[in-house]
Amino acid sequence: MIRTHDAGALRAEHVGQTVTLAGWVARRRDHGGVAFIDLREASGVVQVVIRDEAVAGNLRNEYCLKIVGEVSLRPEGNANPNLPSGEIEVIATDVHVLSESAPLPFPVDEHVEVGEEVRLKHRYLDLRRTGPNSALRLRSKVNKAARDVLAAHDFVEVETPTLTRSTPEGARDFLVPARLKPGSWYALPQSPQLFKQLLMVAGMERYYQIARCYRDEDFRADRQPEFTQLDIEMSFVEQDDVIALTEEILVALWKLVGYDVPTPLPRLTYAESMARYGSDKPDLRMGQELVECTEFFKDTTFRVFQAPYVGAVVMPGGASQPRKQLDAWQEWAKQRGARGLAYVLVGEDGELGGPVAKNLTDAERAGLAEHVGAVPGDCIFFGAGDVKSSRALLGAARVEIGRRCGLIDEDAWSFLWVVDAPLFEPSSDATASGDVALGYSAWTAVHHAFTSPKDLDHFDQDPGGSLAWAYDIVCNGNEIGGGSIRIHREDIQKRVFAVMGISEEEADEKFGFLLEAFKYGAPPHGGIALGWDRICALLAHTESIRDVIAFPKSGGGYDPLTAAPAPITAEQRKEAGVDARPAEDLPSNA
RNA sequence: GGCCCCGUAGCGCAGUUGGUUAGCGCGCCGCCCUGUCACGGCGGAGGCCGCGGGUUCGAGUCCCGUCGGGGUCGCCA
Repeated sequence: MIRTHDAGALRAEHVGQTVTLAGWVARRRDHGGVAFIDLREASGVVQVVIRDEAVAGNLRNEYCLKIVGEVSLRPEGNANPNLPSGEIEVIATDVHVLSESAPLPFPVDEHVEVGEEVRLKHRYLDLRRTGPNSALRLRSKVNKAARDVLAAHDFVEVETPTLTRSTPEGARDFLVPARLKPGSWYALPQSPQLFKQLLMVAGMERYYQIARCYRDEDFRADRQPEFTQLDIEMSFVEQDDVIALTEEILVALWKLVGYDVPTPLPRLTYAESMARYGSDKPDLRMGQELVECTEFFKDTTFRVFQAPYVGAVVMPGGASQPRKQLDAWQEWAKQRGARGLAYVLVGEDGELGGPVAKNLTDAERAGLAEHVGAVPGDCIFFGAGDVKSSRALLGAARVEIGRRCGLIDEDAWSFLWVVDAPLFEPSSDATASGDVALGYSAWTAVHHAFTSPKDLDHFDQDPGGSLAWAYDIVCNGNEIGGGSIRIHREDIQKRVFAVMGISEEEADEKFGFLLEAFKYGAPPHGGIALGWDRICALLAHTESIRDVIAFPKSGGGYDPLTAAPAPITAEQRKEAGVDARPAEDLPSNA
C-alpha cells in the first residue's frame, strides 16, 4: 500500500508516529507561512500542516496527494471538536502530488446544494462526498447482512440469465436483437420469476439472488429501468415460512441502522387495508383511518352521497384552512381523476360549515362529527361513488393530510404484512397492455398467473371473490416486497389459465418450458422478492432510490454519465439484425 | 401519453411594469497573509439568459413551438 495509515483514523494515540497518508485535498487554508490541508479519504479527514509555502501554494481542491509526516498534538486551543481526528494534525515532511485535478464542475463539499443532473453527470465526484458515498457503503452492508441470514439457512445463491424470454410480470420488455438469429429477440428479465421456480423443480429447495430486473416503463421518481430485487424462493413451504424468513432478514437489515424490528410483524388483510386506509400499502405511522359512511347516509337527500360507497377522512385542524386551500384540494382531487373532494368544516362552536353542510338533513348534521370522529376545528373530507376509486381517493387524501399536517413521525418505522390479496381482478381495472395481453377474459391475475389460490376447489366459480396465497411487506407506506405461494399442480394451473382466458397454445408459447417442468414432480414452493433499492433508500433515510444506486439513470432512461442510450453505426445495425424481417411476426396481443 | 413547475457565468440563485452596460454568493485565476478549520484581504477573468420562431421601437422578461430536467396522474409490484 502507498499509505501506512488511514487518515481519518488517526488519534492522539498516534502522536509521535511518522505516517504516510494518501487522499484528496478536501480544503486548503493557506496562511502564507503555514497552510492547512484537509486530507480526505475513505476513513475520514485529517488536517495536514504544510510549512513550505512553495508546496502548499500549488495545491488545489481534489488534488490526489501522498503525504509523509509526523502525527502531532494540535497546539493548545486549536483542537477541532467537530472532527474525529480533531485533536491531532499531521506535520508534513513530504508532499507528493499523485494526481492533479482540473477545476471542478461543482464543489465536492457537504454543505453545497448541487443539482442532481450535474451530480449524476460527474457521479464519481458526487460519490466523493460523504453522504452519497456512505449510501453506497450502507448498501454493501445491507447486501452482506441479507446474505448472512440466508447463508445461515442454507440458501443457495444462483445467477439466472439476463438474456432470456419475456417473463409474465406484465410490464414492457427491453429487447435485445439476436445476431445469430436475425429477426429474433431476447428479452431482459422483468424478474427471475420463472427461473427461480425452475430451480425449485431442480431441487435447489432454497434459492436467492440479488437480481437485476428490467422493465421498460415510463419513469417516476421511484423507478429505474433497471432495478434490484432480493429474490427468494423456497420449496416445501407455506406462507408463514416465507414471512418468517423475510422478517428475519428485515431484522438484520434494520439492525444496521440501530433499529430493532419487532417481530412477528402485524398483518392486515387486503380487504381490511383497503377499507381502513384506502391503500394496499398503508402508512401506519399516522392514524386518520377512513370512516365508512355508506350506512350513515343511507337515507340521505344529498345526491352526491346517494352512492354505493360513502367514506370520510378527517383532517385535524382543517376547518381553519382558507378558501383558497380548500379549492386547492379540489384541484388535487381532480388531478387524481375524481370529480372533486366534498368537505364539511366543523366550526369551533360545533356548527358544520362548507358547501356540503347545507345539503345534509338535521339528523345527519347532528351525528356526523361523532360518527367520523371529528372534533371542532376539523375538516371532514368525503369520497362518494364506487367503492374502489372512492377509497383510493380517500386513501391518497389521508396520506396528503399526514404530510400537510405533519402527522408522520419521520424517525418512526412501521412494518406490516398485507395478506389475502385477491387472486384476480377485473380486466377493466388492468388497463395495461401487459396483463390484458395474457388472455382475453374478464379476469386477470393480481399478482401473476402462477399464484396459488387459497381455495383450490372453488376459485374459478367466483374469480372476483377468491383470495390468493399472496403477501406484501409494507414499510412506512412503501411496498418493499411481495411474494406468493405458487401453483405446483398442472390441473390448478390450467384452471387459472382458463379463468384468465389463456389458451393452451398461448400458455405453451409463453411459458411452455415451465409447464413442462411442472410435469416432473414439482415441489410445492413459494417465495418473495424484496425491492432492494427502496429498502436501501429507506435505511439511508433518503427520498430517492437514485441515491442508493451507483450510477442511476435520469428521466427518460437517460444515463447522464455515459450518455446512453446512444445511436449505433450502420455496421452495428446490420450486424445486430435489428432490421431483419422475421419469417412471421407473432400475433399482436392487443 | 395528460397536467404542473424549472432551464440566466463552472455551481447555487436574483433579475421590478418589457427599457439603455444582466447582477449576488460560492468556485476559478493572480497577489498578499505563520494557527486556520465553510480562514481572511485586495484585484481579475468568466454569459448563445436551453434552442427556434413570433409580438414590439425595444424581449432574460410576453406568446407559440421544441429540447432537457423535476414532480404528479395514467402505466408499472
